[in-house]
Amino acid sequence: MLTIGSLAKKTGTKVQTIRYYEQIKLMPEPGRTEGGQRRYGDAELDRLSFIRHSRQLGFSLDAIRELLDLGDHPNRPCHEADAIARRQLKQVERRIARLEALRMELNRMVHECSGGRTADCRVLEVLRDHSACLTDHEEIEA
Amino acid sequence: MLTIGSLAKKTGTKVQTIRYYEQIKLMPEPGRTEGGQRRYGDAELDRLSFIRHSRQLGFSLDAIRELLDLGDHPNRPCHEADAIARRQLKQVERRIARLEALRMELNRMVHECSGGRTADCRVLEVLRDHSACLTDHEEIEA
DNA sequence: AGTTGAACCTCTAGTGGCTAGAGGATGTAT
DNA sequence: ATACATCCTCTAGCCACTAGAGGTTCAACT
Repeated sequence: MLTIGSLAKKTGTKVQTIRYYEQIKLMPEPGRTEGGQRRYGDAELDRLSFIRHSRQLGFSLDAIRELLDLGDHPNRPCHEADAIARRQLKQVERRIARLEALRMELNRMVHECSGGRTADCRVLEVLRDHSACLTDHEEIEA
Repeated sequence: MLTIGSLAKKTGTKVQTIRYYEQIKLMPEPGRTEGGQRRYGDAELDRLSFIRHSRQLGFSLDAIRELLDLGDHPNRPCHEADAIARRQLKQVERRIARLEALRMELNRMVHECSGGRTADCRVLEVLRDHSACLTDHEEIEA
């Protein structure tokens, strides 16, 4: 039986985060001691590890909820889990593409700066005038 | 003189966002009509464009505040603006590196899925077991 | 001058995914 | 019995907005 603190340590989660996951019903309500402290077993450890790892791979808590549901039905076909992962992959790829464009723009900006007065600063100039940019970078989201 | 709506349209900002920027003192309090409606001039248009463009390049509102301050002192040396931009570039590069690792992991996951039952789903298996991963991907932040 | 209706106003609350802190109770080791 | 680390609940805060309620103003048209 694990206290919330040792569960936190084992999974690399903060204590408050575990309580937060319980509050939003991503983690089940665990057993309690007579004094009211939470005690966890292996099932909870596995579930939290799954959640943490999914978070590290960038899945949203909603997506994780779906994935956990799917894991509870071992006989259903797995294309749903597959679809969620593919969706996540697409999103990651979109973000990378967008950040690459930003990287180029920032790089150019920084290298064109000659280090004079702010009045002539290339960095500020580019920020002032979008048309000095090579790429579009419309949406924010990154 | 521009209404808040036309300023919004010209800069690609939402009306509420402009009011929010005013509230956090990123935008100045504009003049008002007798009836109390906001009216904007060219200075505000320029300032908001600068803000929007900086946001598109991923700068935080705090960084933008600094950049705006710097722009107001044309005779100061520009290495501060330069440093802010370099910081931003570094952050973008870190995010790209992290997302690249995620991309590889997700790609592997998705391609190893054979489309059977969820019990044998490679996607769920990888999520369950971090040691099946090639990379570390410790922090979340992405 | 009166009427319509789009755009404006303020204020409050919600989003995601936590994080921090107050103020007090419990559990364990000595 | 005592110390004190860890636990408890509850509230509020973070970033950068976004949405909606409920009411007012502006500009155009008749």
